[in-house]
Amino acid sequence: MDARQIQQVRRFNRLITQRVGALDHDYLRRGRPLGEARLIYEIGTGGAEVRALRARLGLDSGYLSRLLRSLETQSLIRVRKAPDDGRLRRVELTAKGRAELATYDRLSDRLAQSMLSPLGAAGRERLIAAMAEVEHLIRAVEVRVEAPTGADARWCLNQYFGELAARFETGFDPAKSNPAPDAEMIPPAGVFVVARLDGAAVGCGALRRIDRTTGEIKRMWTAPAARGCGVARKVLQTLEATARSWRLTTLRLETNRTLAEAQALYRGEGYREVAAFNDEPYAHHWFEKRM
Amino acid sequence: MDARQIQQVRRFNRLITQRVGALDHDYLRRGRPLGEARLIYEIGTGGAEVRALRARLGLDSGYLSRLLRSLETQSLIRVRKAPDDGRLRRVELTAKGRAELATYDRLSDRLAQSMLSPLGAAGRERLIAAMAEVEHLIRAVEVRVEAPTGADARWCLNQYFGELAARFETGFDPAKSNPAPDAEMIPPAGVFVVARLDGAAVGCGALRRIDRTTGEIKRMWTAPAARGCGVARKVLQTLEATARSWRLTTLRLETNRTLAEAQALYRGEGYREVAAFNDEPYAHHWFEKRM
DNA sequence: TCCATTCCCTGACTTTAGTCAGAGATCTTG
DNA sequence: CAAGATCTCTGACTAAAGTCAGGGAATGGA
Repeated sequence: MDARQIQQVRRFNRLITQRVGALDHDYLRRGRPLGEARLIYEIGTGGAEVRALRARLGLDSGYLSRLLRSLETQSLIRVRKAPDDGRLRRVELTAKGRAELATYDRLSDRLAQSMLSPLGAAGRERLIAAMAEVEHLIRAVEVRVEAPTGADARWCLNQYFGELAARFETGFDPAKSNPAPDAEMIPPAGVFVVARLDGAAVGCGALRRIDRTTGEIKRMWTAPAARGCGVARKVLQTLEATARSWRLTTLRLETNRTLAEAQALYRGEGYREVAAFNDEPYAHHWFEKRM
Repeated sequence: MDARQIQQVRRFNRLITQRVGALDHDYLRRGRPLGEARLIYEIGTGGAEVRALRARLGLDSGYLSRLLRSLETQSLIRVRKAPDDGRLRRVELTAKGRAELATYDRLSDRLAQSMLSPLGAAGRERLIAAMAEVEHLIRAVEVRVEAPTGADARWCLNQYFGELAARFETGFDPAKSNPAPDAEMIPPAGVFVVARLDGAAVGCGALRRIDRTTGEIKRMWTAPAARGCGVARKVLQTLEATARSWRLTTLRLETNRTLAEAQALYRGEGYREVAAFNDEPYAHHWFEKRM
């Protein structure tokens, strides 16, 4: 990561907060406190539950309650008990509230148009292509420890095995491979992590303890649609952080020769190829990293 | 400008304000009110005058004064009379203030790093290339009416004539071309506009009244470094807005065959080629647009 | 020299934003 | 059904952000 790259990213960040951040502050508020405006936006046409709003906007319960009361007296929203749970409250926009939301929509459109309009047809295509690229590359990947038995974890593992079967020259039969039962991916024997993009699972990975100082990386997988934006690297970094906290000094992993991207990732992150340390039948390359 | 493009731009804007806007709010503040933090950032190592700060940050005079007083009691800044004008005050960071600024710098770096670090070498290059592209295409071009006799206007016009001389197959001698004296580019006879990027002049254009309903576009020029990001289009749109406010219904212009980009711009903005309406010796194409 | 203007400051506000400690309903679990 | 947990609301705060109306010093032009 050289200084030129960092400078470019910083210049970009500065420009964008000025150009686009203006939206939040001037466009979106429209004479209304920003908090209320954001709230209307977050409630949306479909309505929402108060607790969900609190979580999404990260607001204090009392504060949110007061904001809702204010919108209610402006008759922009209607608050009712949730049908299934009497403690929860459901918020919905009134017709007036929906009109307000539509205005925000138009203003967002106008900002977008003001960015496109000075450009010619070719420039516009270049702009949206570049934006899509930036978007793809900086999407916030969240990596969290989860149980390997969870629904999303299972889904990732199934995808993973499916992909191995498709890509290995010999196909892939889990029964013939060295086993890694769930118990070995649950603390304290190991961990399993799931990577998410906007809430949807897009990758996974596991760390398994071998002995007091050695761990093994397993089950590294990224959904095809999310490749190239750092999901696997982030999963690996998360597993390594866990390994460090466990005071492991050596990490090992093995991989098949058809998984070229994986090998590039491992080498890039400081893994060096070593002699085979196990008899995994589907492995062609064995790697190790000293922490 | 189709809906898909607008959607992409809006998605991008939303994502970016979340990812990057976090900077302003969490990174930059560091236990200090955001207003003070921004102020330190804006003063910078070079110092600044109070009036300039007020203009740049758009703050109320009383509010800014109080912020400055607060930073002064924290001994982060020093305020003195400006040497040349006793009414103005000059603000400078103390050593402690500069240390604080350096911290913000490091935090900005860290944010940039956090965007780059999950990517591999190739991904990083792609990200900064895409960011540079977006940056180039959405830079805020400001177009303002200025006197054609101003220093920047003169500079633009010289560049313009220089470029004509270099590009026309026959060279260019202003004396042989139809004249457009300064007086005809000053209201009410006409207007002259200068386009600026970050304050620096990067283009110009003029509108001249022919009769009660007809105007003529002249002196359209964009600095080579700023081409492709909509400077000329914005200049043209500004001149057209003026023409409309003057109730002109027809706009004319002529151009040389070597200026292909210009012709593409005119056609794209709704100008149609017409028969020669004057005897400009350097012109090959004559255009007209009904408003 | 006088007078309008510019610039910065002070005092006296208001509005937003956000926090914290309960209270009162409602649900879940043993 | 009792006990504990969850959810929303109210009251009582504080801090930050921003506005408005002058006032005094310095300047520039008539």
